[in-house]
Amino acid sequence: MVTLKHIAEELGISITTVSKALKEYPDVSKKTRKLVRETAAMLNYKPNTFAVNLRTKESKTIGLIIPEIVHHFFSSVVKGIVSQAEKKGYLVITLQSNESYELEKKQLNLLANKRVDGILISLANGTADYKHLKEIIEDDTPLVMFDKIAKIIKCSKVIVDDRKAAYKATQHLIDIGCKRIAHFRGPLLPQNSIDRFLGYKQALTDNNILYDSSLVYLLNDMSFEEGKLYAKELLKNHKDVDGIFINTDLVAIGAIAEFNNQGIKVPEQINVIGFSNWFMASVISPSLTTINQPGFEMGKKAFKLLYKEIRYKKEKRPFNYKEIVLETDLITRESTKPLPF
Amino acid sequence: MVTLKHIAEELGISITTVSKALKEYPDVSKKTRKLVRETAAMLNYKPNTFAVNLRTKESKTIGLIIPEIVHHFFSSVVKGIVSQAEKKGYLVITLQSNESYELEKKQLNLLANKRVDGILISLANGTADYKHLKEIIEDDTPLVMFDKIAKIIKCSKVIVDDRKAAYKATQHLIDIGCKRIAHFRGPLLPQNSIDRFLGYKQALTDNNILYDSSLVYLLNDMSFEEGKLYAKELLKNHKDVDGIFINTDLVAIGAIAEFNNQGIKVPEQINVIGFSNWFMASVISPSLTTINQPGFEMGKKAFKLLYKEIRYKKEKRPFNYKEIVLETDLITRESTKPLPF
DNA sequence: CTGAAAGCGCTTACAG
DNA sequence: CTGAAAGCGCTTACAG
Repeated sequence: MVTLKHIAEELGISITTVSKALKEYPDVSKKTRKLVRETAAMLNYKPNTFAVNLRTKESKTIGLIIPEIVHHFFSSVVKGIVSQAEKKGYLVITLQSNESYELEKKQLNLLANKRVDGILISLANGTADYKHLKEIIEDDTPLVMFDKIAKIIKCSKVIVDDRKAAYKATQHLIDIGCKRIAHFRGPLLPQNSIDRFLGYKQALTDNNILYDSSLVYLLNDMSFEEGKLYAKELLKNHKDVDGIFINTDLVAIGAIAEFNNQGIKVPEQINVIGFSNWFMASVISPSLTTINQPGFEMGKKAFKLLYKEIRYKKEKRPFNYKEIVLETDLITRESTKPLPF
Repeated sequence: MVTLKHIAEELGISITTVSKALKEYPDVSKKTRKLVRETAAMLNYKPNTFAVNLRTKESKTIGLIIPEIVHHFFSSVVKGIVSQAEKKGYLVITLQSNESYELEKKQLNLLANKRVDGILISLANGTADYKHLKEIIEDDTPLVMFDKIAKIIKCSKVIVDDRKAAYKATQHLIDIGCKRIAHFRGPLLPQNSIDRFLGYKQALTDNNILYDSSLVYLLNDMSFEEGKLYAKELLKNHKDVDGIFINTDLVAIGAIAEFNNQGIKVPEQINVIGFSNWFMASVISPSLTTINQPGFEMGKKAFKLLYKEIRYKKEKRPFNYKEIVLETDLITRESTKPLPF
């Protein structure tokens, strides 16, 4: 491997001058700069990043922890992060927590040991304790949370207003005439599922619809299978339900599959609205009305915040955490339709 | 940040001994080792990876280039790679080429400059020239290709037998009684689409069905929209087609959407088989018969090959490239059904 | 405009 | 069993 030393020897000048020339320092003569540049190109010189990292104490690499890679929303976020990072010359190391608190701690540790310049994280459902996050922040490593966040942790965040979005979804069901509205919610832990539930409840209250807790089903792993399972359950106990707001598209797609199986007509007999706008939602039959969650944009914004924090801390400028709330849209498709008055 | 020096000073011993003690060298007394270990834990010592990298000339980091992150097959591969890498203490930097040759070159360069220990790559459709890959190999950086490969490049590979799999898919259509079988193929470039086309053609020939080139449609971006578009085209020109083998699930799902739109019954009027087994294929209606392509396993295997190459090269042991061909399965679903003789 | 020197924080061959 | 010293390949403050 070619080093600065090789170039210096080749030209009979010092390593110092070569280094400065390559960085276009103005205190090196134009002539020398040109000569060095050409020799470096000729020898196919590539700076040794390991040495650069050690000297500059930066690696131009950030870490990313997501609960699950094979997931349309998260892969969109990853894409947003990677594309934005690239623009600023950063590379991204991706790890997944598999929705496990223990794994999340482990991965965070790996990244801290690796000394990445900053970390982006979306929490696992299993994460209730935030000590590991606090440690990172106290270590002064820039940390930005997105989507699944811990409200009480002080750091920058990028989220959607889940409560408002869920309200919007539920209001849509009410607007088209639904009276008995069920809700499949996520587990007790991630802030998301709490907020979406609260949005659902609030919409009912604001429209003078009695909240009936027996219409709220608490799911665990939020899978396609669970969607089928709870749809079956719902049909068994609550034949009168005319609308359902489901926490996430995958589960909604499972529920619709079960409704289809049992010959229950969507939307005629039951209106279904999901959450997230997975690509899949647009191609199933009936296509799924849902709330669009801008994953790609969330990734971009999250990286931008992180980048800013990295720059500011590096330059020891005062820095304030920021919380960005992205807009969500209602995407109306075939699975909801105004009821005959 | 705590360094070896801090620990050494704390204990009044040399940096050398601390370093060796932490690595459990047997030539350090048990007592000293214990003392050092405890002090390191107490001070929350973390080895500076930048320095370690510089010394050992390894970063325990590999690079991964895929054409597209938001893609069920590739995200499964990523998951397989990341999970396997983790087991061996490696981290993964992911980049995407967006199916562009230029971008692919750039990303490969970024990774080379970063001095990752090895690189995993699935080629962009646009890649026809392999100079960038050869350079990496000549640089002695371990490189493993998977899924979309260049046959003539000498390196380890993990693939499926696309030709055989396509043959299997086409044979299935023939077995259920199809006589006029169309094919939506991918662009001319990636080896995949050539092989799948050849498998299709071979199956026809072996079953004494005349190959009709007008039944083969060459698509470009392999999107849902293109599936709809070419399905429309097919219906316009070839009403007699009773079966179609489509290069990839997403396109097949688009085609089915178009058939549904136009009231063409799948499978009664036309049998459809896809390729890849995206999760989506199982939830659409009718669900899609397809060829399962084991993404997760491919990722795991690809990393294992890369890891082995890294180890062998590091130890300067002789090393032979290996090509692993993974099995594919026919997944029969609703979109194909035996024709009434 | 150029260069000698220190130092980033490790690892390891070598001496004792 | 312990440690002084060299070196990985850069960057940069400082001197001239």
